[in-house]
Amino acid sequence: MKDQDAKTLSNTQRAVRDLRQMILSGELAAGTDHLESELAETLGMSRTPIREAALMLESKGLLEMRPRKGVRILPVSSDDMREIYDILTELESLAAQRAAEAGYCEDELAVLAGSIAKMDQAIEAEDLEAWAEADELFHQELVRLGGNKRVEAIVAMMSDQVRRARATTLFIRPLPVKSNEDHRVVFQAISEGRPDAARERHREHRLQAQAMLCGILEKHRLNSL
Amino acid sequence: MKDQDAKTLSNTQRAVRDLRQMILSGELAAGTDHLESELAETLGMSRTPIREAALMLESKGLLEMRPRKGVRILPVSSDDMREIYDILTELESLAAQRAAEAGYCEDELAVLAGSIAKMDQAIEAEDLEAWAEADELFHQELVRLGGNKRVEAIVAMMSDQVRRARATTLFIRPLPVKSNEDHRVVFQAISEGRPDAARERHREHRLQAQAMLCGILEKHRLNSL
DNA sequence: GCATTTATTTGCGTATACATTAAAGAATGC
DNA sequence: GCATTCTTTAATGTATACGCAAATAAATGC
Repeated sequence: MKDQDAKTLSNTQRAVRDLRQMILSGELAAGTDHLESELAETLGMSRTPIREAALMLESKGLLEMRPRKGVRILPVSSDDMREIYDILTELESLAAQRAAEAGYCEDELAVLAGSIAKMDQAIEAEDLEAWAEADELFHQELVRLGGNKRVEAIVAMMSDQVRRARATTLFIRPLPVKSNEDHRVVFQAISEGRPDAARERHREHRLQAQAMLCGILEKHRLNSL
Repeated sequence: MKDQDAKTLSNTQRAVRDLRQMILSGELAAGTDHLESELAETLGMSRTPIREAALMLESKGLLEMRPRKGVRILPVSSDDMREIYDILTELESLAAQRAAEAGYCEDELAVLAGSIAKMDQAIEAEDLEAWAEADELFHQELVRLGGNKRVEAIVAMMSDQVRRARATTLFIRPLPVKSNEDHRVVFQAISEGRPDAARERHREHRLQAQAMLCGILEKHRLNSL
């Protein structure tokens, strides 16, 4: 672990990983500013790798570098959420379609099936954190099965941008029972090789998630997560 | 011009701009490797801004930084082209739909209309370069009208990745007469506020472009543009 | 007192230096 | 002659230094 950390990874890569983690966990709160030198000290390295990491995270939409004002952790508004979910809807639906077209066999779909099982258990136990984790796995695996690396990268990027918001909304939203039902139907369509069904059902699934989430954000006036 | 260059832009920004241009123009050919120090000398600056620029271009998919091997200009294969066009198809269709929903008035659609006119003229004159330029403007403006900044950024990124390939295929492919017809239909649908029609027609338009381009690439064994 | 100008500070952009380490080349043993 | 080890080279990753410009504080004029 520490080996991997110190040996194979460059400081720049560690900085990317650690800063990302700190942003997703909220340790670096949305909307806050941080000097390059502060971050450098925090992570125990010089400004150079910090700058390089910040540049990368900037192009991933997690922060913004503003001369003299420091690195700003970007907040996510409900408008941002709409933009992001629009993209997730389109690209994940495509992935679902492609996955269905690919004609995967049962054990190639094992991870996807597993994630659904985990979500069911989590709902049973009313463990929202576990559900969220399994949900994330489902979407990630779905996109992987879609077989388009660029889609995978874009979806991962968009997911990062909303992860903070999910932590907040998770406990406000209704129990995601309907969501699980959707996942099952999408899975069925994929395993039976029905591309149109997979695509359409997943699309509806995402549109509903978007409406629900944006609804909550606006209702609670949560405008910079 | 030179003012903008020297005064307001940082060396890093200039490096991003210039390297991008050199890649798109083919001055830095696909598949070639370049040392950071060479690039630094070429652009008349130190390695620091070059590295920062390279990092940014790496996350835009134009190059890859490989330790000890230098900066590699990424080639685009026909598989890459498929991935990219799949994404362009989904996101631009969404943009077309949203543009139609937005109910833009005539002069908000002037640029779009203008680009179509330019394409018609270009076809008339059989000026493929001019056509390509106008085509690019059409797609860019369409996405802008879609009103999703993230979609705009992603589409721009994907467009950059295929631009090199277009220069090659432009003179192999048939005269894009059908393409112009498509643009007109999409425009009509947008200006008349028919989202579904705009979306579907644009989708078909892109699917055909994809089939045509990938077909050409495979037929001519052009596999690293 | 308030506005305007002048110091001062401070953070960034960038050049530069250097240690590290992978790759290439030379030398050795068989 | 071929494989293997040792040298050497060279490119990167990172620390550091420094000039410059922007933001802040101080000082001056009114």
